[in-house]
Amino acid sequence: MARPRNQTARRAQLIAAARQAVSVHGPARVRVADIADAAGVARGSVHYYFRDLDQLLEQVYKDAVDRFFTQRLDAVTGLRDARDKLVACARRGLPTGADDELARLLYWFGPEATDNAVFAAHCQGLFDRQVAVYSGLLEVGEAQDHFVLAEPAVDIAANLVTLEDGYGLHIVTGNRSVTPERALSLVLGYARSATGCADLTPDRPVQESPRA
Amino acid sequence: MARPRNQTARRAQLIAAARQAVSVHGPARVRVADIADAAGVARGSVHYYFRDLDQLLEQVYKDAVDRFFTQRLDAVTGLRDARDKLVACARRGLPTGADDELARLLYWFGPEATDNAVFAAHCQGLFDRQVAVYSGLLEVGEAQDHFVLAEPAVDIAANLVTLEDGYGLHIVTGNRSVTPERALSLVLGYARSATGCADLTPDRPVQESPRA
Amino acid sequence: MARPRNQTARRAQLIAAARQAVSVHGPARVRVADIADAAGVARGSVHYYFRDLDQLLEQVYKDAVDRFFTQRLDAVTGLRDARDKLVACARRGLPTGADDELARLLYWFGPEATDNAVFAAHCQGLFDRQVAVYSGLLEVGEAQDHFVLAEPAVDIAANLVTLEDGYGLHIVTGNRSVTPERALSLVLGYARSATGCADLTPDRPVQESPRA
Amino acid sequence: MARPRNQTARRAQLIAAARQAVSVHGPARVRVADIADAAGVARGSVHYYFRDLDQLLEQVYKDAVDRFFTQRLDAVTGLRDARDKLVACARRGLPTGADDELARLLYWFGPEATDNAVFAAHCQGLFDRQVAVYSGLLEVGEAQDHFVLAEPAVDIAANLVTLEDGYGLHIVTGNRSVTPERALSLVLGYARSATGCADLTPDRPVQESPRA
DNA sequence: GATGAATGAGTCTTCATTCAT
DNA sequence: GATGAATGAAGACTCATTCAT
Repeated sequence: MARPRNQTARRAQLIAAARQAVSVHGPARVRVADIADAAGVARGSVHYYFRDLDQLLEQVYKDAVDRFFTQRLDAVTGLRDARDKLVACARRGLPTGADDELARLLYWFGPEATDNAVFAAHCQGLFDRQVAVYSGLLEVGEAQDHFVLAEPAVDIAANLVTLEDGYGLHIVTGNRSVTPERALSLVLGYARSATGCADLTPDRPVQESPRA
Repeated sequence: MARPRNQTARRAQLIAAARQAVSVHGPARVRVADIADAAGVARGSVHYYFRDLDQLLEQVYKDAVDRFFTQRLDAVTGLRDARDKLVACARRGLPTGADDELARLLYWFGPEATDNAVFAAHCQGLFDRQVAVYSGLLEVGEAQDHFVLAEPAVDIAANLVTLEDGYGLHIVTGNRSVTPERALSLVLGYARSATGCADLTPDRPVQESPRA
Repeated sequence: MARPRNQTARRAQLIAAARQAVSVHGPARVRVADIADAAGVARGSVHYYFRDLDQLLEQVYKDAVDRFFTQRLDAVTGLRDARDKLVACARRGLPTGADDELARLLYWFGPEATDNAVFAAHCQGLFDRQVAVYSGLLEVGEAQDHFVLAEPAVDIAANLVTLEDGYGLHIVTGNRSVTPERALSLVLGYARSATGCADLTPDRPVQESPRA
Repeated sequence: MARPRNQTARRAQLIAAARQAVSVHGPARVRVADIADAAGVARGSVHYYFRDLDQLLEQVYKDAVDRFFTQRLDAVTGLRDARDKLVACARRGLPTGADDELARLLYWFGPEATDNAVFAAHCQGLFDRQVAVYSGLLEVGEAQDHFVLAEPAVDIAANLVTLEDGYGLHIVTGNRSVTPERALSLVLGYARSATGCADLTPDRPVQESPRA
């Protein structure tokens, strides 16, 4: 009882292992053994911390959604100029490659959301929050006189998020016609025409870990 | 080639049944029994026509990709005006709802493509072909003096396809923030700014079964 | 495999195998493997005919109750003289020994009846039916002027059934102080004093399979 | 012998907890966790005091047998009149209801006795001792000129014990046709005819805790 | 003395696949 | 051509038991 530290740490460790395993096999094919192996523990131990595989998977997805959104928020909040924000946000919203763990996870969980209200809620919530971030950022850009929005901010925001999702799906699926670089370039191409701002280019300085 | 008619018909029947079953359970969770039931045949019969489940699933995916692309091509080829083509194409590219069989199928197969080169090839091929269709259509619109392209045609085409894919994913996943109508509206919003053509609205007359 | 006539025959075969296995290990400890082995089939086959072990066990118990009651009824119905009836009935109601399959089964299922309404119903039903058989038989004896009942027929009947159950329990449990012969002798001792009929002795001629 | 007080007390506490848990789940289904929970200790602690579950269960059974026999002996030894003794003894020999902890325990252990010589020995020993008690009591009654035995004392004693066992089994199994009151009445009905003593009725004054 | 984290053997259950008919 | 009975490998889950604190 007096060992909540370990309990929590262990669970986190297992969730991390499961994240990796799911990103490889997909949630529908991942086995308890995969997760146990990835975590370096016995199979029974997985059940010591999680009632069953479904419960663990739920935690994994919840954790992944939070992680993804937090990363993206971090990328934006440290910057002042809306143009920097937008470029950083778009960069962070795209998978780094076909092996991007978090991205794979997020996309592969889609089918599960169909049957499972909890997954569905997280999934929709992520979309809505991302749209909110982009909307805010677009309005900041307008206030800074960098952007002139051709459509309502939320519409542009929805399109930006969705472009990222679409390209992300292709990247993660291994579509070789869509590289992360080209995807970013195309997303920013849309952003330029939607904001009338020609400065939205991939070569905007990247600000690593803006919080630090 | 030398396969008797019945053989071919039976296989098609099973593929259709499998398409339905997969659209419900996903490729990783669908059972042979689901497919046999949907087809109204005995379980053993599935293996009479397909070596194993994986082979059947491969056929299902291939068939689905072709089906999807053909539908979309049909929607375009019967029309003359590039604006009609684009609106029809976009409409056809979006799922009709969360229960759109073909769309569900296409998205749920994502994780499989990771491990399986055949799936991956079909998946990428579909993307490329769709981009080609949109590219052609955009150039036609330019020739017809309806469109003034803000970016290279292939870039706009890639964005249009990807927007559809992204919104399609959300629709099929049950995201209630994204209805098919709103998705179409947003895709066309992008199309308008990318083509400079204000006529690209959802109320363009739908031409049912243009081949007929 | 020589296709056993039908679904029903296979199920019966499995129930018989399960009956044997349960009589050895008890319902709480019997394993699917025990049953499959006893039936000479693969483990999976058990689940082909029964959804799960509990369902099979339920069938086993139901079958055992019917079997036991039918045996006993057969022992009685073929005879005219109530004294013969009673002695035959008592003999049939006692286990033949510690290894009496049916008897072991019936007693070992007791604990399950506690949690399971279906078991409980069968269990109580068996008691009631046995009491009814003895009651009828006692009244016949009265009509034949062989018996003079010291107590109401149903009370004597309940005591007879319960004596059998009690001795049966001891026999089956391996209590060496209670042999089947001594048990019969004691039950009949009670019967004699309750009916005032000195003719109720174990040496009454046994009539094997009266139906034949 | 050299065991410290705490050690002994802890073991007794665990046996009591196990007694309760077994009376609920049965010896074949009870889990170490059930026992630990009932005792309010950690799971590991069970094995600190008992090598394994089987050993604990053996102790539980042994303890239960002693407890049961002691209770019954207590009910008898405090009384002078054999008629009181017999009625008190019968009352104590029947479960108080379907939830009688000790009784459930004793009956549920049956199947275990089959495989386990220790259980079997305790089980048979209990029977023999009960018969001895009843035998003695019947002879006292004879000496007091209350009883005139129709059969040898040990035979009547065996029948009395067995009637109790049989009715006890039904009560504990939840047979609604057999209430504790009716069971007592029926047992005493037999006792009356076997002893020729009409005074053996359930309304004999109960003497609570005769030792006090 | 006690604990509870961790284990892994033991089981049930599912289900793709085979094959006799 | 088709079936469905039968199989057995695979995998989730349970839980007694061990052992470092």
